[in-house]
Formats: sequence, structure tokens, C-alpha cells
Amino acid sequence: MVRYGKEHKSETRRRIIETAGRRFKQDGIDGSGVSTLMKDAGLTNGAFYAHFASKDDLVTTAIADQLKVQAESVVALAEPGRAGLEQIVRGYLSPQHRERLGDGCPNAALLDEIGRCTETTRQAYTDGVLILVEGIAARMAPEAPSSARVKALSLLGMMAGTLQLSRALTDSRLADELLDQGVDNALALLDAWQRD
Amino acid sequence: MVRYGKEHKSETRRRIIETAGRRFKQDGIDGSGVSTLMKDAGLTNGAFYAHFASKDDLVTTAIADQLKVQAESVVALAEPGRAGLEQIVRGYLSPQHRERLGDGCPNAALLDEIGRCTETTRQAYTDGVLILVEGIAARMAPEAPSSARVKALSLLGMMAGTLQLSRALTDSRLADELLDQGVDNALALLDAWQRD
DNA sequence: TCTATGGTATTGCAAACGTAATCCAAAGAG
DNA sequence: CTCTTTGGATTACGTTTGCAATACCATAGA
Repeated sequence: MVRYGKEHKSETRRRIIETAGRRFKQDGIDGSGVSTLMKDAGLTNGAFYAHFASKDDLVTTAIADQLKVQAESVVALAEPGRAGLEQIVRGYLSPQHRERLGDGCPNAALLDEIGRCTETTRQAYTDGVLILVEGIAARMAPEAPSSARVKALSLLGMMAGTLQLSRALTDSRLADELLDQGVDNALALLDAWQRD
Repeated sequence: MVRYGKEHKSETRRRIIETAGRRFKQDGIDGSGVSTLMKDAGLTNGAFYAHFASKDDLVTTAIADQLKVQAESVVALAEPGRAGLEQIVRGYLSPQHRERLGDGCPNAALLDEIGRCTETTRQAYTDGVLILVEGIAARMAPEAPSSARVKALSLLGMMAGTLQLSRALTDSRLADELLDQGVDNALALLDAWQRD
């Protein structure tokens, strides 16, 4: 049953991090317990502390990982230029993304909880989100990405908030209309930024 | 010490709701326990269940209350017309609002957690947020508030997400710049909506 | 065969939600 | 004016769950 290959431990660690990322996004950070989470990863309670110093340590690691994955998938998937940006926006503010909590954006799922986390966790979040945002900014203004950084950050905030709101509403018609309006807003701003 | 006036119980209930609203916004819903919360309200654990059927019952009530208070203060404080809208946006996306978690907007503090709440709670949230949004929409298009409803909702989502993001960042310079950018974005969209 | 490693199983302890027994001040009836 | 009722709170408890730690075990590889 148990095989102790060379890279076994690091694989296990990886599995825990990925499982945690999904669970946190689904049930929230405070809503996810360590033992439940470990069971999800096919392990037991005690094994956790061979990999992480504390739950907070895992939270920090998992958030950083989630943002890295998102940054990579954004960079990998989208076409270059304005077309890619529109693609990102439409994908983000789509009913499919709204439905798939566990596979979705960590910002939309966790942003307000992250704001209440420890300084260390928020630092890791900040580092991670800046990498993600850099990828977006590079598409917005390839020649001067630094000036576009804040704009890209604001775009992310807008989209995350819109998706959260769409998830919270019980009226699904209204939730869909909200997503459409969000797309319009984002594209309008992108065009406005392009002009100056 | 104890006075059992005519409306004593309803006053106590009110106190619990207000205390809960503040605590939820500060520490999150999952992060706030019933007994801690009751101690804040000057009561003990057991008294809670004379007022609410469950924690979830309180959550639903507190969220509805928070939104009602916010709607009233928005309606009361802001001037009519576009000036009032700008006032609302600038106040919302301000460092002061970012700092005062407990007195701030329940959407910015709790939106992603609300998305994970029970159907009942989310229904109460939906009802409450629609009242709030109605107040904003009325300022945006006094003649046709219904068509402005989704736009107002999207504005709220944008602002809440931006504030959350600003709270999560550890770089305070960047967090401030983000708020400024958020104001620009919101005002630009308001102007664009005005034109058509 | 022996040892380091990466697990499991078990345990301690605190906190959470919720229930039940009890207590106490005020109000009302006789 | 006294005695009973009653409403609202306290205290204490049970159960569950969460985080954390530790004792022990199985395997891989020297």
C-alpha cells in the first residue's frame, strides 16, 4: 500500500497543497478543518505536521500556489493582445466559472477572508497576485507594463467582486445579467485605458 | 442590575443583532463563535437560544439588518443626483472605509462567505442588496430606475471587490493607488452610462 | 540486518453549537 | 402586603469538531 519512492514526500506535499486549495475555495479557510482536508488527500490527521508547521503555514502556501497556477493558466491559455484580454474577461465573468467554485479563481473565492489573515499570509498573497497581475498588465500595455499594473489590479478586483456577488444572489436571472454587465464594464474600461 | 422593562427582550435582541453584524464583518462568519459574540453583547452563551433558533438564523438576520442600515445611510447621507453618486463612490473607496472593518460595508467584508451560506441566508441577502441597489439606481437614472438596477448592482460588486483587494494587500502604497484607480473606474463608468 | 523516513493511530486539549436545569427580579392576584 | 407566576438570563453540561502533538509501525535502501 505504501511506497516510499525518492520523491514520495514532495509528491505528498504537493497533493496536500492542491487538495487544500480546492477545499479552501469551496468551503472557505475557516470552514475547512485539517483532518477533513487530509482525509480528502487520502491521508490521516497526524501526517499533516510532517509537511507543515501549522494550518496557517498551509494556508499561506496554498494561496501562493493557487495564484501561481492561475497566473500560469492565464499566461498559457489566452492569446496575446486585446483579444486575449477579452477572452480572459469573458471566461472569468461566465456562468461556468461561477459554478465551478473549487476550480475557479482564488480571489473570487477567498478575498475577504484573505484580508483577515495574518501578515505573513497576506504578504504571500500580495506577492502572488502581483505576478498574476503582471501577466495581465503585459497584455494591456506591452511597452509600459508598470504603469498598467494598478489598472490590471483594479480589473482583477472588479471581476472578483462581480463574481462573488453573482454567486451570492439567489435570483439566477439577475446573476447572469450581472455577469453580462460586468463584461461590458470591463471591456469599456479596457478601451478607455487603451485610448490614453 | 436586571430590569425587565416592557420592551426589554426586543432591545436585547437588537443588541445581539448589531453586535453580531459588527463581529461578523470583523472576524468573518465562520470566525465568530456564538459564546464570544454573546459576551460582546454583555450576555452569556445560553441566552442566545431564547432569541434565535440557531447561529444560521442569526447570520440571516444580521446580514439583512446590515444591508438595511447601509441602504438607509446611503439614502440619508448622499446628496441627490450625480454629485451624490460621486460622494458615495469616493466614500466607499476611501482609506477610512478600508480601515474601519466593523463599521464598513457588509458586502466588502462578507461577500464570498455569503456565497457559501444556506439558500435561506442568500435569499435574505438578495432581498437586502436589492433594496440597497434600488437606492443607488434611483440616483443614476431617476426616470428609469429599473433599467439601472443591474448597472448599480455591478457598481456595488466592483467597489466591494476593489475594497477587499485593497484590504488584502500588504503594500499600503499600492493599496491606496488601487482605491484611486477604483474611483476613476467607477466615475468613468457612471459617465458612460449617463451618455446612453 | 539496521536505520532513517514517512506514514498511521491515538491522544490531549480547547472551542464550537446546542440543550437543560436552575436562578432571580418583576408583576399581578388574592 | 404576600405569594405565585413568569419571563429572561445564568450556569453547567454533552457532543462534536478542530488544531496540535506524540507514540508507534512499515518500508526502502545502505
